[in-house]
Amino acid sequence: MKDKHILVVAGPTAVGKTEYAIEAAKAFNGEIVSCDSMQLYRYMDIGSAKPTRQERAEAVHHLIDFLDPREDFSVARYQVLARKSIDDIMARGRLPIISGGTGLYLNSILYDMDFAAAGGDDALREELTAKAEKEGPQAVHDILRDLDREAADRIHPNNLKKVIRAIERLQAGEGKLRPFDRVVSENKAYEPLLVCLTRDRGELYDRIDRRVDLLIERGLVEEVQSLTAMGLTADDISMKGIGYKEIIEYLDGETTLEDAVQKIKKNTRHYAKRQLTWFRRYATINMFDLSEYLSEEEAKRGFIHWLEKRL
RNA sequence: GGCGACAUAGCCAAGUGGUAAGGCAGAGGUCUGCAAAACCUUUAUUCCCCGGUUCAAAUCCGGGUGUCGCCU
Repeated sequence: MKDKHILVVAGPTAVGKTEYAIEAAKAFNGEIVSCDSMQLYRYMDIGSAKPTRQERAEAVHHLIDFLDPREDFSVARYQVLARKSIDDIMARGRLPIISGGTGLYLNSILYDMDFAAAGGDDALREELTAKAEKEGPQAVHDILRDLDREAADRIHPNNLKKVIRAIERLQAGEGKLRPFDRVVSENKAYEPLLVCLTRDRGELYDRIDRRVDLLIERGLVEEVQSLTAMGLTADDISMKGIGYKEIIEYLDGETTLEDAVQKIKKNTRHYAKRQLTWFRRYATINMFDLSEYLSEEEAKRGFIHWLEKRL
């Protein structure tokens, strides 16, 4: 094993990342660094499909279950924490295994993304959001156009969040904004082996449906109830997670439980699709199709064997 | 059996003589501080079938088939 090697086990939600990452950790003396924007919150065990206590006993997990859901979080903080975890693991001579489905977080590990420059400006965000509501998103986009013509061409006017963030950065004095591939370079501190677990689309969607039913059985509604009892609302970032926002709607009496469940399934399918799109972009990614195996046991053996040849 | 209504994409659906809206689902994509977020693109050579009228029919007429409703 080379000293800068890290293994990345990416893939869409419900594909089985947790299990396969654990297998890899056991086979290659590894520790898992979660790359998931929801599993880092405490008290959100069911909806985020966090590894169970047993699973966590099988391999060391980092960046899971440590953050209060009332706290705000972003990639900027994730980057610092993740790199620290990875460096620690490497220093101990073990293999860091990044496992998760949050593409942007993964980028913050793989690329030299610099989040130091312009932080968030709540006042500006509110002001521009209000302006968009009154005058339409185009009005805000026009502001961006005056500041940086090329950036404005790249960002769709309807994508208000991105338009505002661009303005935020420009007003903080960042100069012209460059497209991602022209500013960011690979993080040379690591030599990543990128794997994206996939399955046949229909099979993946079936797994999603079954998992959502299972989350409900395990008590997702009660979990959300206890979170709202803690004071969490739909406005908290942590409650924007799939499964949480829909159950909050149900608890508020806006939908039936059945509709909420259908919506969770649908949103999860959409999410899985977006994740696949994201991971396909990596030039060096290896798609590993679990559907090609006749059983999960065989797939696991195949996966480990495949890794053995490359690690 | 009689009367009536309806039949448009996988689903919901607009269009009532001028060359097939829209939504959902599906598919593809974007992404440098909320990312399980936010956003974009795309999907009917044809309107149940057959015939007729017309320069022109998803639209009008006749027949057939199917579905639903009411009546007996």
